[in-house]
Amino acid sequence: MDGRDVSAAGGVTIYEVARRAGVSIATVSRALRGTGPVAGATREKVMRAVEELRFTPSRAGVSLAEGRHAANGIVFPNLSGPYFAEVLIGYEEVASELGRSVVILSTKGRDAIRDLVRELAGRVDGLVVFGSTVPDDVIDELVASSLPLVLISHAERPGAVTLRSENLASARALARHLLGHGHTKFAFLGAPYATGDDVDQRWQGVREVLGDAIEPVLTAEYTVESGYEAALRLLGAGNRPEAVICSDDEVALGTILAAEELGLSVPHDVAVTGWDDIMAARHARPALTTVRQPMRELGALAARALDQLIAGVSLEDSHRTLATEPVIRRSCGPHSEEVAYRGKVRPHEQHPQEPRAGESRPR
Amino acid sequence: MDGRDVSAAGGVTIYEVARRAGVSIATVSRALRGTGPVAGATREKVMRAVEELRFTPSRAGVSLAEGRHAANGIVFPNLSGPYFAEVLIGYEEVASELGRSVVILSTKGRDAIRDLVRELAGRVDGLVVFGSTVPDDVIDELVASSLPLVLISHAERPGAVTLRSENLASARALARHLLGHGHTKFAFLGAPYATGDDVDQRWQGVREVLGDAIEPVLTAEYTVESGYEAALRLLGAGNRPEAVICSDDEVALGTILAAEELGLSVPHDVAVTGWDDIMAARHARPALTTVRQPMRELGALAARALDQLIAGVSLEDSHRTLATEPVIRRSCGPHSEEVAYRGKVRPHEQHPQEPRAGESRPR
DNA sequence: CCTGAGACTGTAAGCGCTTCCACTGCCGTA
DNA sequence: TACGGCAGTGGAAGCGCTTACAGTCTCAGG
Repeated sequence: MDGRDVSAAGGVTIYEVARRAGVSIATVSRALRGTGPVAGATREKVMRAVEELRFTPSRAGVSLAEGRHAANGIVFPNLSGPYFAEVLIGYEEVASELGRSVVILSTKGRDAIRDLVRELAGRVDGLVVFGSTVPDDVIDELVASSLPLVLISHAERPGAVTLRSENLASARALARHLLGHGHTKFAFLGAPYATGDDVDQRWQGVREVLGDAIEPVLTAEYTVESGYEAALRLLGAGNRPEAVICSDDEVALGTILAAEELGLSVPHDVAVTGWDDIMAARHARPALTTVRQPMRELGALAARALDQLIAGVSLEDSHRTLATEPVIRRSCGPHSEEVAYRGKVRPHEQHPQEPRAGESRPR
Repeated sequence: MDGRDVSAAGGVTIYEVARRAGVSIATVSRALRGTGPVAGATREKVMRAVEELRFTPSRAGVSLAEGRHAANGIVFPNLSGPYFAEVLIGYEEVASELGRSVVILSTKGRDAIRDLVRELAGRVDGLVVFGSTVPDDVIDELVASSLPLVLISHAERPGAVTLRSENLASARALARHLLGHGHTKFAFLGAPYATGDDVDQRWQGVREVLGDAIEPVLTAEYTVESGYEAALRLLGAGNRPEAVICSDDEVALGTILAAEELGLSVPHDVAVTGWDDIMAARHARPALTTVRQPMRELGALAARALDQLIAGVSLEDSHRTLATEPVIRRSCGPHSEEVAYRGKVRPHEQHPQEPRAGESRPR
């Protein structure tokens, strides 16, 4: 009842609780956090005061005193497609379970990325960053500040943990599957890609198997719209490919739309494949052949890895690759026994210089 | 060079900068924030020291001193479907633009919601909460603590700003459109719904027009899976409806899947409609008739409203409804001129006791 | 030459909390 | 009966920053 901040927004402090309970703030703190001994009766009094005052410790105060934020950050390019949202789901779930809040940052269309990332870095205990959402020198800076850092789908990097889904082996498997359908002329739709990111690896994988039979084609972004426009040009021109391997499902969906628009039948006139196995892939017409990747698990693992780093466990320079799984549906060509589903591709099948690579190269 | 936290994680403080620049911490602060006068030369020195030390003010310190977090929270049930993700996109974009970080919290599958929300509330300056993600008494508590609060798709509530998309009028329009197709027996697939939330309003709207010709059917959740299962039962039984109005696109997608499974043709044997116009709606077979709602705008407006509340602008008890737009595609029945697209439904057409309501009631 | 107004800058008091340290009783043991 | 040990508690020093408030100088006006 002495003025100042009585009942102001979130205004009750530990001092008021202490006064009400007739103890010192140290005791209130101990009672609440369970650190140090507190007599049963005292604890009772404190708890009652806390209840009555609806006291919640000020996060800023706690953070400052503890020297930690109990929060994690995550930086992604955007949340438009299902991919990042799914990873985020897995991430948030685990982080929350571990008692950490999640602060998000989307870089899409931002110019002051450096400042935004710094600001974010300042309010979390660790950060997850996707592929090429942040300039490399900013990453350097983060690493230099020894902020716990997990990179998803980013080239391996000393000082940071990296995590990704398998791409190379499944790309090869997908390419072989398409060869099995008898296609001979391919296009890879979905650049631009940055060295070492997922799309780059997918391209490397199919390229290894298909050699000169496949050609890369740019899209502005990884969206249905971009895929549609690029595919319209690609398929509208003469000498069109028999199969279009797309960098992700959204581009593939756009490609199917474009084919439809041009009066081409998928997969009869042109086969189309995607990547990720997003929800819409199942509902597309025809249903989309794609490569399923464990998006939520990716997020969950990132959260756990980060938690360990923050706890001081040194798994720096640890790099992990999760298994993916080709999902064969109608869009890649008529089914037959011999080209059936090939099962899960495990990371250990992934060998950059796999000797078999050249064998099945066409022509 | 005096030990303690030299080059520790994010460890450089304003004191080190001050020492390096040969000034007091007050001056460093003023130079950095632009509050108070600082001589040009001094500013230079400070900036140089800041650069060299890669100093970023400790967020906790700033928050504590300023008494604010420069962060907003948002509570949603999950991020599985495109709906919440889209709203989040709009929200994050604006919040970030306004210099506020975004802390997220998903309540899906959580039991300690109350604690999680409290914890979240403690680290932000304001909160956006979706419909029925949080128990009402927790909302009460937030309101009581006078934390700036924006509720999306929640029944109006004194002490908080609410924001939603129009449902009633568009539900009526959709129902009339379906009547125009000649359907006479309907089902509304997608309960459970809480009083005052979006689905409840949609149900009220179609019910007004269709009266006893429509029957509500429960689903466990608003997901493709749930929709599929519920639709399988609904359409598999005798006496099946001619048209199924679904609470959202995902349930509708599941319904289409179920129809296919049962050998029923959509829309010939059964018409299906959704709500939201998510990406997959366009790619479904047949393409899904639905009601488009401005999801990103919803998020953006929430962010702005919250910012105003935080700034002290009193728009308490302000309630806003955004226009929606029916999108007629193939899934609701064969097209003909007279049942064509009816244009945008503006909020002012929405009158709970609209007199026309009864007129078109069937039978 | 004196004086008042600024322009700059430093000192120090918090912001709300955690936690080290010291202090008080009490109990069991020597 | 004296004493070490320990449960229970309060005092007070920070954590890193912002911001009155109060100095110090410089300079124009009188």
